[in-house]
Amino acid sequence: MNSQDVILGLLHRRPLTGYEIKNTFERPLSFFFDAGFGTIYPTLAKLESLGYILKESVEQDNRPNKNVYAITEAGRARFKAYLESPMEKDTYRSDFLIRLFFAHYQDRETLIEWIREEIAAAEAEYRALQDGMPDWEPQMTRAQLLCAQIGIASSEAKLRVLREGLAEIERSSEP
Amino acid sequence: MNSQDVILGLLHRRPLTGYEIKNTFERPLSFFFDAGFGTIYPTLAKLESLGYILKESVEQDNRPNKNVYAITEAGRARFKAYLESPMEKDTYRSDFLIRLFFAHYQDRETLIEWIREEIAAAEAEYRALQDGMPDWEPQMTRAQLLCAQIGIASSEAKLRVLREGLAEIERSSEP
DNA sequence: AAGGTCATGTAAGTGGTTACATGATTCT
DNA sequence: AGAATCATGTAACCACTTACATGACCTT
Repeated sequence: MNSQDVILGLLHRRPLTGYEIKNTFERPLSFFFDAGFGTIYPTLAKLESLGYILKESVEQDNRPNKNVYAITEAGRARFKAYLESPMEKDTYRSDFLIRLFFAHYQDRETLIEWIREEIAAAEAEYRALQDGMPDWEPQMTRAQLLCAQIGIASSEAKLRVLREGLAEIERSSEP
Repeated sequence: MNSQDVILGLLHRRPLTGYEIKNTFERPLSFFFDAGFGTIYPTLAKLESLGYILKESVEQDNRPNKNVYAITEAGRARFKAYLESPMEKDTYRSDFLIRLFFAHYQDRETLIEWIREEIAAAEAEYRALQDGMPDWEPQMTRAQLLCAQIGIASSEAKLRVLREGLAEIERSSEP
């Protein structure tokens, strides 16, 4: 799974510009995949050179011209091949957890700050997901709903453990 | 946060060979960070060239010679600088969630198979964490315990949602 | 006047994966 | 006899990030 596959998936529904693809990544897809312009534009160029998508230049008034990309039959086949390939295992990369792992080389205050920061980040994500749900839900498939529910449930679980852990650390060895 | 930082963190406790570092990544650290030999050896070479670690060749009987790497003062300073740098936000990369997002381009049987696979993977991880805990717990710091608890709680939450979702999908549109 | 939106791209670099290459010893 | 353990490394490649470069229009 890589940006090529995901972009091909997005173009399945309708032709899009690089800029629109970037916006699609904002919400709610961004919770489990993201890409910047520095990835999107080179990837579109590559997909075009491979014959998976076709570029159409569209002139606009009062706006910069845009390149709209549409998926080809070869592109659909490529995407299907991805869906049929063996599933890759999930990876969770967390600077926070690595810091926790080595926290005994730092002072207690820093540890507490890290946990507070992580709680704030998890709360923000949790709220963004919950607040967005009413907007997205009507147009989401059942499987997409599952995606969102997994995100929400994981955030909840993480927050619960983090809050308990923080309370315990704050209680202990305090004057 | 990258392999350099993590390896420097591991060498804080005692000098290690590349092979030992790889083993350390197995359990329990591997749940939130992993690296293969193709990353470890070049990283060790780089860290040495930067003066953060020192190599000592040790001859062994009946075994290949090994290179034991010890952290230097500059290495400790480097690691401290990492711990004091701004915390990076977590990234969760999931082929499974991407597939769920595009599941409507596949048939129902495949969707069910994906979910079953993901449940099996999450169960395996959950069990590995739970089974390992009694062994690791005595030598773990409180912060490391928190790491493990977050992993366990997230797996639980994910499993719960996945099982409910699977049941619902199996119920619906079934003969 | 400042900041946001629409719009596209390149260049250089980082960081990591995969496959290859070797080989003795010990356990089952 | 075969698999696992101990042990180290390189080369080619891939994917992605960051910074740079440009510029008009619209909203506050």
